[in-house]
Amino acid sequence: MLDIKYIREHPEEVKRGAQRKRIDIDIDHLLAVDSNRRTVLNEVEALRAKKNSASARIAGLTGADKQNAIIEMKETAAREKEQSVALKEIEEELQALMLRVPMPPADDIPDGGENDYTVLRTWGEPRKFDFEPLDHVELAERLDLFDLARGAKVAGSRFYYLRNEGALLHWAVCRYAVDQLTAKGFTPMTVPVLVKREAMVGTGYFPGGEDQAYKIPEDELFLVGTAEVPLCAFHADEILEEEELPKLYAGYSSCFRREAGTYGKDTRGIYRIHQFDKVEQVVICQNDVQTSINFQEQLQQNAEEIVQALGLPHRVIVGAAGDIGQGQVKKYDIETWMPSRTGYGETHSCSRFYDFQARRLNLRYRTKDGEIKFCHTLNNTAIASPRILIPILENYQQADGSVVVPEVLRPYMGGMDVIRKK
RNA sequence: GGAGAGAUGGCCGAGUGGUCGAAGGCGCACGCCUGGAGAGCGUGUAGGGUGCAAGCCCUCGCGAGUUCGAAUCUCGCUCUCUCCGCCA
Repeated sequence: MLDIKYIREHPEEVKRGAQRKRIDIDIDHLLAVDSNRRTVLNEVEALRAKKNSASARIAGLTGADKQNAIIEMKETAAREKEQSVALKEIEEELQALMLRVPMPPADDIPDGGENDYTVLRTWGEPRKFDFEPLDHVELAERLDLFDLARGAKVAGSRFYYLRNEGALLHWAVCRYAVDQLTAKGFTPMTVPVLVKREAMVGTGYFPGGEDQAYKIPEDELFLVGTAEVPLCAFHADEILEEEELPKLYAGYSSCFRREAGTYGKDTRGIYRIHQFDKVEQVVICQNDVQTSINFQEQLQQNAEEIVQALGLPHRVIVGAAGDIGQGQVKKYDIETWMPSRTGYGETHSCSRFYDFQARRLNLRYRTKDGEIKFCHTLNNTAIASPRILIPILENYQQADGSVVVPEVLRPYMGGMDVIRKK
């Protein structure tokens, strides 16, 4: 959410930001509703002030004077009530509009849509095979690492079981990522994966993303698509002290995504699935643009270090304005080389939001001078698995169908160095 | 799932229809005092909206209602605690 004052004072900038993000929103209408709200608010407040002073007077009156004052008061009370109802309706309309206004994207990101990203840097060389490489599905079948058919039988398409070294590898990458972050001062956390609507709205997924989230109507809860949601909402409605910032959280959670509208896309293997596990980095910091920028670089570096330690070729791209989320200012993705795609596939996503989420979450802090401000929030993937198993299996495969375990994962695999057919 | 108790400011806690955004205490901050510290004394100490400002308005878990007037009365909901049942 943006500051309504900012929208009043910089309407053109906000409109331009929405255009770059390709989000259709009528800012002039919003400002008209805002202006109307203030007019009606003034009337309501004047009536309430009248009511309050009359009420104090009545308390000191007796007999006929009191009765007359009460009769007069009745009329004021009725008018106040009527106007209050009107005010409430206007405020609800305004709030609904405010939730739709996008954060203007950074100036230094490209315009355009999904395919208009810029490549920032590339690390590693795609591996050249001197044999016919298998894709992760074939590798996993031979080594008995996944069971996709039974996943579909039990839960439907885009579900799976991990087995044997497949399961172990999955836990190994997750645990490796947690340990790397913990060493950097992040607090390891598990989180609720079912959350209330407010957490989804607070982080900016709702309104708009309802069709991508699993819902539990009976309990009015939603399955999260990322630990970002419960981690950012962790301090919702709180006022933190500046001294305790930044908050660095490493959240581990299962993630659930309906993937509505992707029928027929990425149907092979475990690339696009409804449920996966992810270690997520979340930062809650001071309300300062440069601080946010610095943390985004830091989160990005943390992720790149992990992918590099795993020895996986990858590149970093900057998402174009029309492709990034409503609340995001700037987004980096890491795309990791996946031989079966003969291309790079997204494995990480790093965003900064300034105070967009914090305003929705009512997440604030008290500065050393006693001023109360909204925090800034950022997040980035540390590892998302099993998707990351695709490049690991495919890049580390050998001619005999076995797969070498990346060195950094071996301590988490009981020292195993190669996954072989049983 | 069943029965009961409760929800007030950073914390404890008073307040059962009017002058209560709220006594008192603790904590915290500042000042006085002191060689210094402590004790003691004094002052201050929620968030939000609106306005140039003075001020005005809102908030006593949340929502609705009764009333001229609600922290106080009524209804619904949420959460916490105790007991029973069930369970990893």
